[in-house]
Amino acid sequence: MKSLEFNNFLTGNISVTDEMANALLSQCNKLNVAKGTWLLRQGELSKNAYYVETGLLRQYSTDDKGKEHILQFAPQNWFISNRESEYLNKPSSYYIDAIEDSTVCVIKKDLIDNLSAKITGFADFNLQLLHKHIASLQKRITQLQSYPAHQRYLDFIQTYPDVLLRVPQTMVASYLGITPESLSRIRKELANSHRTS
Amino acid sequence: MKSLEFNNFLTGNISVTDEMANALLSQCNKLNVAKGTWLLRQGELSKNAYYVETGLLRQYSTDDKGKEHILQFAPQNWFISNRESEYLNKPSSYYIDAIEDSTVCVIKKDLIDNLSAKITGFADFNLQLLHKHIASLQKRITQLQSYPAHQRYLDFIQTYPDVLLRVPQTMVASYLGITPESLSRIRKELANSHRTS
DNA sequence: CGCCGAGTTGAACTGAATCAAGAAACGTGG
DNA sequence: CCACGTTTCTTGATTCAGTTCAACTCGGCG
Repeated sequence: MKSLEFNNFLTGNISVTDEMANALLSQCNKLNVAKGTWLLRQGELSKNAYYVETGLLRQYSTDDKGKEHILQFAPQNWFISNRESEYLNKPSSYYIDAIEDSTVCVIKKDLIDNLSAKITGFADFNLQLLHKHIASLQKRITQLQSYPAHQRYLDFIQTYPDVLLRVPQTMVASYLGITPESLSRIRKELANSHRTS
Repeated sequence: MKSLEFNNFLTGNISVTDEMANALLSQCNKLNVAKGTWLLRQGELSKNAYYVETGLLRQYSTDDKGKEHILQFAPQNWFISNRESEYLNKPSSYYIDAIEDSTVCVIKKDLIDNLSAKITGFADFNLQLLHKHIASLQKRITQLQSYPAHQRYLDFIQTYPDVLLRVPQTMVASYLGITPESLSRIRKELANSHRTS
């Protein structure tokens, strides 16, 4: 049951038993997060990770000119946290807030340590999450380096079709590293070429 | 001794004892890697991580048009591996090869597991490495999203002054996500503005 | 000496940003 | 249920950063 949900995380195939999933979800506090409220602000120290039960969160930074740049979306069954801040005790470079009204599980660092010590395989599960996380970040870097905006947009549609429908285009543009105007034109262009082909 | 070297990894402050460092470095095989030879190719399954004792390696991918895009440089005292391939058993999307003649420690997955079980704090050390890795990848994404090439270049100089001097400019450009020509112009521009100020 | 790869420079081009103005879509209160 | 303001999306004109392609320079090395 619970394990099924975990399997959705980051497009699948992390091995987790019901025991692990239940242990994690039963021993953390639920929290309701209204749309627009922050779980973490730039400059703060992060003390928790979050598992999204319902809703949609995001992690983003702001540049010199105050422009927002989205690092990650976190829909249902995803984890979101600033591990740099949480594990290396650095002030966070990122904000985490809710795009929709959401409910999350608050996962304290201790809890991970405890479960890792108690439940066989839990430490491994945690490691797999981290590896998967690294893989997805690497993919993102490679795409930003290698491909123009319209290709990154096409990949986004493939990879996160659900997110696409739930967030304003401005945020998709921010995630892709382009302006809303550019995204609008890219969409127009794609629609045209689709019509004529 | 050994711990000092580890402390250099990823600009510092990972806590590791001599016991951990010695255990790791004494129980893995040394390997000499001549300039230009691959430790991992696109499509292969990665079975090891590598710790660079001397020399300089890189991890890169190629795009549609055969252009290379460098994900990471690994000079002395750095780790380099494709964790996605190693831990999630996926064919690697990246190449790893030596930019200079190098010597590396071959770190098998089992070894990490063994040491984690045997040595107190080793699992934690490994986790810290992963968190640090994630932090550096996130920084990279944010920079690619947020800042123009000349700012990314300035940051590169600050962060990796040693690497800058040891690799051809083409590779720096590839790391930054721009063409060699563009980097050449950026450098010229910076030199000029420095002269006139 | 002549070659070769790395770096530079120039000119034309292109993808994306910017600035500004409208057009839709949406939620809220009357 | 309509009227309102607000936010989101689109469109246009212009500018700019970075690419492309081609020619050229320079330093190392056989």
